[in-house]
Amino acid sequence: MNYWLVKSEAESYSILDLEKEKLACWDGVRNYQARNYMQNDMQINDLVLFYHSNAKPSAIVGLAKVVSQAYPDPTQFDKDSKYFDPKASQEKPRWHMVDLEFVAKFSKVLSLNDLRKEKALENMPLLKKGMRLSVQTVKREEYELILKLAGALVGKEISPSSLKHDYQK
DNA sequence: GCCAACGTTGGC
DNA sequence: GCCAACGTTGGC
Repeated sequence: MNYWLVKSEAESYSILDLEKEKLACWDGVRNYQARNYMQNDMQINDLVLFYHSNAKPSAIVGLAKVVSQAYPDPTQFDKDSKYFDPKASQEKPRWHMVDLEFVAKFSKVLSLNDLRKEKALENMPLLKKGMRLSVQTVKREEYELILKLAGALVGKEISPSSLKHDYQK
């Protein structure tokens, strides 16, 4: 069981969008390390902190869950997508993604300022200067402290089994 | 909107 | 394989 943090610009895809849609294909990741995390290390049921970047304030705002293995991101084959990658092919896909399911919103969002106050979180990649990786690892202790700081979880009851997808190929 | 930091590309 | 140039990210 691993813990993760994913970034999303609140304007393009927020925790509210995820709450509404229940499930998101985490497509468009075009960074090798982020891809490798998804492809090699993410497991079904891993928990994922959801972070809004370029937000006011930028903050960890909720929780999601990994509900699929990594599989090829179809946007890399789509000429009309902004994520199109001419060097990718169906036989040799370059980019993979996972599906994330909404778990909960935090009753208290945790801004970068809030997070920086916590000595125990100072080694989180998120707080390192110049860290732009959009999929990051989170230590268990960090995750637990963050949940504690976040207070109650809102919407936690939502996890219908009807959303389970089967992506075996 | 600025700009520092970073990742990727491509010429050599 | 180096590294300059470029594009992008994301806090401020």
